[in-house]
Amino acid sequence: MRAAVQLFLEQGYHRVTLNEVAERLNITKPALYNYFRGKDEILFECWSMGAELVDSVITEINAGGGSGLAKLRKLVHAYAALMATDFGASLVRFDLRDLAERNAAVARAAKKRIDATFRRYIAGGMADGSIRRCDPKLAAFAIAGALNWIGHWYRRDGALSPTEIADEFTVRLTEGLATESRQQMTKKTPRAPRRRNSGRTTPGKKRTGGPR
Amino acid sequence: MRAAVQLFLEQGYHRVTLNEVAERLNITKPALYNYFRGKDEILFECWSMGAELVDSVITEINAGGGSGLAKLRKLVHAYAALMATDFGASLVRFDLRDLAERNAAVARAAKKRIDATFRRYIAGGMADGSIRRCDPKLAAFAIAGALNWIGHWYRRDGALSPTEIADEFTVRLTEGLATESRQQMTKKTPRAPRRRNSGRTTPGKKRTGGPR
DNA sequence: ACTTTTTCTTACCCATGGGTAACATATCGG
DNA sequence: CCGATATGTTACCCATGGGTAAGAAAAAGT
Repeated sequence: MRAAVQLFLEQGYHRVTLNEVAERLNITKPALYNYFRGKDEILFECWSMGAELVDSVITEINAGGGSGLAKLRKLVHAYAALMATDFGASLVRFDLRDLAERNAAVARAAKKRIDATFRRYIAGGMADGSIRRCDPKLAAFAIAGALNWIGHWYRRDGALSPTEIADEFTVRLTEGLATESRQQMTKKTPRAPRRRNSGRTTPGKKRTGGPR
Repeated sequence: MRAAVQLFLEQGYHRVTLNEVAERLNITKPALYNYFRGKDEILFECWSMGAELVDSVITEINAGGGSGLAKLRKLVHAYAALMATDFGASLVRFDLRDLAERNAAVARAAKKRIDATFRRYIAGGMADGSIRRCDPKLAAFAIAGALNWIGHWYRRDGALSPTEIADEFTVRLTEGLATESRQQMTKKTPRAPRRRNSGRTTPGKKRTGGPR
């Protein structure tokens, strides 16, 4: 999956052949079919990996406390950093229409959950007074849009480090929403908590979704 | 091109066959080759159409006056509205890697010009005092990202009208940057000036880029 | 050691779809 | 009215690449 996601990102799903994926692993195409039912399932598993990363971030933030604004900032920070990883970028660079309908439905649901989380934090912040009145739907779209776009322009060899991006975006995307002015915003940007891989690495799983 | 851009957007470039495009025009595939050199050139012309729309917006804003912030707001407003059109969305939904290298280079240059414009307005605003100190590069990325993302989520049959989106985004994306507080921000959002098609409609043009 | 299962290979199949050849029919300038 | 040009059509070509069949080679279980 690491080999596949790299190729998919750098060349685009449709231009990558299974032979190329196999070659990079020093095996041959049919060997791949021991692990995946088809090309589109590889794509789905890569996408899914990214989604799990986001989900674990959200779970962690939900577990902690803080105002709506604080939670939103944590989410923005972690999400921005995620967009600078392969599996994170796959979340926004892959076309869900390339998936089998069954998997596409799963992906749509995951997307919806993420979007709902942004809106919930914003609405929550408006309720607890940490965020100024605004339309949560459009505000979430604006923030998520800016974040998702990172997955399109970020280059590992570029001038900006993931941390710089995450730090700056955390400020830039929320300063317009905060009720209080902007004095201490930079004082204690919550350090991204050490990566807890949330358990599963799932090395030996296979045969993902029901009958094909 | 209208037929093609619609199909490309709704199904994705690789899933659209030239037969489908032709069928929608009540002609047959080979007839298309009277107007385009190949599938990828149709894609390029659609993309290009969107780029021209942006360029004409920029030209118009440059011609007018106003602070850096004012120009930025005009750009955000017009760009947001553009993202809700087919040719506008094609600007961010199409994969430039599907283009012939020659055309891809043109597209990359156009993208760069647009990005530079965002940065210039922001830097200009910092110089004339209308925009607070910040990193123009990252600020431009954040704003352009939020705007570009519109092209991915906007639905003609959705709850939000292009005007609502444009109005709201103009506020949301610039309120964090403004030096002055936010009182009269909503007073005179400059109405998007009547569409000046900037001349060329180029109905009979063919054979776009040099030798294939 | 031997079976059984997992992993992998070589050799194919074949639908798809971009692109072309050769030829027909409008359309138009003069 | 007629040659030239633009516009279409039918019939084909063929590279590509996902996917499968049949059977080796490793690994693992006992």
